[in-house]
This record gives sequence, C-alpha cells and structure tokens, in this order.
Amino acid sequence: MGLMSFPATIVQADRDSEIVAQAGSLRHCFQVVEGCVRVFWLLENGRRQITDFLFAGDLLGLDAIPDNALGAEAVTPVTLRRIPQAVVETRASTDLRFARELRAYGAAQIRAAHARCVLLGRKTASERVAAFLLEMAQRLGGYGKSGMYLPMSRTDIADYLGLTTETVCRTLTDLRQRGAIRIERARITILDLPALERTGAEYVH
Amino acid sequence: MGLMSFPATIVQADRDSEIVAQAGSLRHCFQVVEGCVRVFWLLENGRRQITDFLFAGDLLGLDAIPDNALGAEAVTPVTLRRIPQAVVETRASTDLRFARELRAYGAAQIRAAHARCVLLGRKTASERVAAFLLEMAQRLGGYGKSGMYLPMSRTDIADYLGLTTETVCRTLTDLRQRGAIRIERARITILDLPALERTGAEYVH
DNA sequence: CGTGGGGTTGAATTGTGTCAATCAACGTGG
DNA sequence: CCACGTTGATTGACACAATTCAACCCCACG
Repeated sequence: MGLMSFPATIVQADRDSEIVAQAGSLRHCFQVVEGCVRVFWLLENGRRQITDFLFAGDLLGLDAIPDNALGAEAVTPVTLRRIPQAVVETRASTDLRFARELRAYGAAQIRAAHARCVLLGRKTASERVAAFLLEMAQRLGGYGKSGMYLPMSRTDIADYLGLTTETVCRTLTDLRQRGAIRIERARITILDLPALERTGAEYVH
Repeated sequence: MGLMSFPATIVQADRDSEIVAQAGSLRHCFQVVEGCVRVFWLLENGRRQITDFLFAGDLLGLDAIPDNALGAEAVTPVTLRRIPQAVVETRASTDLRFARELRAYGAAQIRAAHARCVLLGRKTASERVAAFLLEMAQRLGGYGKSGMYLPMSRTDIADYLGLTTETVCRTLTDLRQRGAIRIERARITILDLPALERTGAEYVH
C-alpha cells in the first residue's frame, strides 16, 4: 500500500490501551508497524464483537468511520504510523494511482467483511475456529513446523468468532485430540492442514 | 450517486433468476431501478448467507468482487441499469469528484457490513428480527400507518439474519403478540416503534 | 376446487452458553 | 529462591435458545 510514502508520526500504544483516531477535531488514520490491534464494536451489557485483528502493515481508519460505537485497542504493545485523514484525502484527490489503490483496499475489506458474515451467520463452532486458524496462519505465516504465536487471548478469539471463551477452548482441544493441531499456550502449530481445511469449509458456488 | 449520468443498458431479470455480472470477459456493475435483489454466499450442503438486499437506487458489483462464491438473484422481477466495470473504472480515474463518491460509498458498505457482523455474532433472534424490521422500515420508508411490503420470503429473511425460517416466524409472532407490529402476510406495520428500537439494541460505546 | 408452496405452530433435540471449579503460568515481594 | 496472588486457559455439569422434524394452515393459481 502506497501509504508508506506519507509523512507520519510514529506513536506507541500500550497493551490494552485505546487507539484514538480523533484527536481534537483532527481525525487520523494509522498503519500498524508492529504488534497487534483489535477493532471492535460494543453492545450494551458488555457484548463485544471484534470485527478485525490488525498486524504489521494493516491499516486502520481509512474509511471515514463515524466515531460512535467503533473502538480500536492494542492487543500487544503496538507501534503505529499516524497520518491525518486530511492528508490522505488530499492525496486521494490528486494522485489517481493512489486513489485506485484505496478503492482496491476498500473492496478487499468489503469482501473480507462478507466472508466474516458467512462465518458468523452460518458456520458451526468447529468451522469458525478452523477458519480462524487458517486465516491467522495465512496472515502470520503460521504454516510450517514452528507454528504461530497468537497474540490475542481466547476471549478475543471468541469475540471475533461470535462464540464464548469456553467454546473456543473446547473446540481447540477437540482439534488437538484429533491430531489436527498442537497447542502450547499461545503458540499453535498446524499438524494436519487438510483436516483443518476440510473443517474450515470455505465458500462454494 | 453519480452513476445516473452513465450510459447504461436497461436489463430485466425474472423472479429468482440470477443476475450475471460476468458476460464473457466483460464485467458489469448494476444499479437497481425497480424491484429487490438478494446478494448471497453459498456454503456446501446448502447453507446460504444473504449479505444484502438491494432496492431501487442501490448498487451491485462496484467493488471488483471475485466471481466465485458470490451470487445475486432477483427477489422480485427487477429492472436494472447495467454499466461495464471498465467504464466506471475509467471515470473513476479521471473524475475526482466521482472517485470520492465511490470511496464514500465503499466506506458506507464497510460500515454496514460491520454492523451486520455485530448482529450475526452477538445478537439474539429477537434483536436480529427487530433490527431487520427497523432497517427495512428505514430503507423502504416503512414507518407510517400503512406499513411496508416486504418482498422477500421468510426464508430469505432467515438467511439474512443467520436464523431459520421457523425462528423468524416465531419471533415475528411474538412481536405481534406484544403489540409491536401488525402482520398481514408480506405487509408489516410498525405499531410500537420505541419497543422495536429497545429490542433492536443498536451499538453503544 | 384441488394443489402446491410459503407461512405458522408444536414438540423434541442439540449445540452452544452459563456457571463453577480447577489448573497453569507468571510476576511480585519477602 | 520460594510462597503467594493474579490472570487467563481448560474442563465439567447443567440450562436454554435456537434448530430440527413434523403437522397444519392458508392463500394464489392452474
């Protein structure tokens, strides 16, 4: 993403601290340099839906999301590049190549969100967890013998998949007992990829 | 949306027929002129998730969605304006105002998709149905004494809300018995808006 | 006036949530 | 360096919301 060339302020965020997009009247967007961020919505009575996890390179706040309801927090200590919305807007209004990149990015976001709707609306707990592991392996480079380190808690995973912590645990245990994965705390190794893919049941048409 | 000014082919689609975005090597996007369209994903074994209903004025296929998995069908007989993707692309690459509109549209789509994730991941059946009725009332102008005509079947509604037909029915019946709505087949009238809004429980932060 | 496809209702089942107990890992301070 | 407290992960027992299976209804349509 051509966001690299933007003048940006480097900011840090502690574990579990909020990432504020609105500083005074100035809106910002961010690019994750290092660490993991969760983007979420809250409902009354404490229900939470995580709509995305962000890792190095990922973007936040490009879409002019209205302030209410949406939140972003550091899952781990995070380093971010912060860029004023207005700067991005200006660039988008002059640089056609960049504008196109932005549109492509938006389209990818929409596609991902729709895939998540399918997952949340129509998949079972096992399918959700399997799909999650596959997504994370994809994004974190977690195929391979050494597995991947998942920075987020089981609760985070549950709130991402529309489940409870307990169900996530049980499902992981089940996958382990079937020999599909190895679990060492936050490190998960995929042992039987085809089995996971069979369970993660992606779209058909 | 500035799509009105585009040269477009008017096409019709029968009830339940597919709307094909890919004619040969030419991709198209559409604007609904009249009728209702469902956009959906299929999973193996017949599970279906409807990601959106489209009504007059709404757009389809602007985002360069990869052909697989996604489908669009006419819920009612539909009239559409069909525009080649390439034309839109070209226009976006020259007309900055239009490009901006496109981005705003994309941002709105993302926001809507995220709201749907919250609904599918964290809301109860009653909350989903109430939210659905409010959304439809909003989009169809269905507040008011005469209510609104819902063109889609209960099965469609269920597949939109991640429920079963039966649950949708029961929940509607329940809302009726509480005096929140009146049901006459496909026509639904909101009698107690505050009650619905209380149930539909929107985001809090 | 049948016939058929949605819609509605009922009864039984089950996947997932809830509540609760235990465990494992880790940081802290004595 | 070790008891302790804290926090997240795991497991078990039970409850319940929503699904499944089934029957019936009702209207539209040939």
